[in-house]
Amino acid sequence: MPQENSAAKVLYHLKHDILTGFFGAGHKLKMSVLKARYNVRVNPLREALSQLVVMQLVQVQDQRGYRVCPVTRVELIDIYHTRAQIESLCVGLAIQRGDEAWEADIVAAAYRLHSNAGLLQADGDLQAWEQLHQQFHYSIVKGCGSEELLRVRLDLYEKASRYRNLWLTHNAGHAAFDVNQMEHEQLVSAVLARDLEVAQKLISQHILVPSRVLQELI
Amino acid sequence: MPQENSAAKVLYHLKHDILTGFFGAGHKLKMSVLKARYNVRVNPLREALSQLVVMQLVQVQDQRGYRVCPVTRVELIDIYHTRAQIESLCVGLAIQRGDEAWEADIVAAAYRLHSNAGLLQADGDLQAWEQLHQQFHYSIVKGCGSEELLRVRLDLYEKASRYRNLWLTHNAGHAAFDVNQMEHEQLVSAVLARDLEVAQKLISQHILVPSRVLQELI
DNA sequence: AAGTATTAAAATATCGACATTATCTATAAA
DNA sequence: TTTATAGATAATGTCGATATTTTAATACTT
Repeated sequence: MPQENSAAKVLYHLKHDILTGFFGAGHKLKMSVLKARYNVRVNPLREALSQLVVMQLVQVQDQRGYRVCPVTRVELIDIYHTRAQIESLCVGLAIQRGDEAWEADIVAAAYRLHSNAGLLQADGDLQAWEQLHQQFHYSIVKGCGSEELLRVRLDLYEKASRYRNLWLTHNAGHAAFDVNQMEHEQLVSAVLARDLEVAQKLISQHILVPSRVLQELI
Repeated sequence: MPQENSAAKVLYHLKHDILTGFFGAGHKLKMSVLKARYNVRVNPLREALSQLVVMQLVQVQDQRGYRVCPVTRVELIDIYHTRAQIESLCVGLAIQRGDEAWEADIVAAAYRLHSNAGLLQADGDLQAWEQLHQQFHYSIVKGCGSEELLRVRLDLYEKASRYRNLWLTHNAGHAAFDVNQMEHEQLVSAVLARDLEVAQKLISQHILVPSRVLQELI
């Protein structure tokens, strides 16, 4: 992190704290607490919070400060369905446009993900696995060639983080991950075979299955 | 506007000033100028600017302040193509899910738009027309029933505003609008007939045609 | 005892000021 | 004439302080 201003640093840490649940849904974000935690004064804090409001991770009420956005079953369903649509769009375009380097990246990312399946054990580093998982899916969609679409996708991915973390911890060490792993292999096959229809069906299901499990948990 | 804080007020006006081109692409946003224009001090200003950074309308450079994001041909093409995809998605879902009230709203919005075609004359109020135009298209897509998808759509619509305004002024009083109007009638027919394939093709073209014209202007 | 009014405490939003950093201008050197 | 340097000017980012508003605690009334 080279010379960034305080607001940027706070944004990074506070966002992390919200996405990982340190500040849970609905939690009141008091200036006094945040000042102490991030060791900054009130103005950089307000800048970071303002940005999180735009990202829809934080709500603001005039004269009543900020609080973490609540999580709801309705939002969960909406986000995951929308992600399924958008990811499907990305995959479709990537299959049409991807070149050989794109294919090679996918194979490499799939290999890394597969090699580190051990992270999924009950005592494993789930966040480390999720990072590899995300890199694998990104290797596929980045072939779509649209910065705008990829940004929309990233925004939704981040917005889904709080829900996804529930799923990760709930499934740690369980068989649900085996199915998940199998879906990845199928997806790679369909994508490399440029089978648009199958690939889109697979990626859509891959996203929607966890959302069904999550609906039970909220 | 009921009791909002200063940052919210500044955000509203500054965003408007950027989208309408008062502060053009690449323009340096000096604190001294902004303070005078919006009659606020520096801190609420910085909060508003921080939010515009997240919206990708403003860039920030550490210790060098803020400037309006540049407009580029690459971004123009990307935004319009992405909008075509997203809008097509919305229209598809709306056709599957829309009810009778949805149909009625579309007919009403189409009527209002058609009735006010006079706004498109060389000396007409193009922004007023654009508002009716946008309301018409929104009446269709809101049937998709997904807040998340509609938000993605809105973000892209706003990001396209600076380009769209170029198109509007360029075409004022010209025949291009006649074609545009005809496309609306065709779209309404296809949507009400629940003809998914035709409706998606039409909306996609409706968005992409202006982008081709715009590429000549940038 | 329940609800309302009053007061005290805490939190928020904004300000004016200042230290730091960047930009501009004028001058000197190549 | 161009390039480099130094000083002056201006802009940015952060702070501490304060007015205002909300929240909590307490007392009062019915």
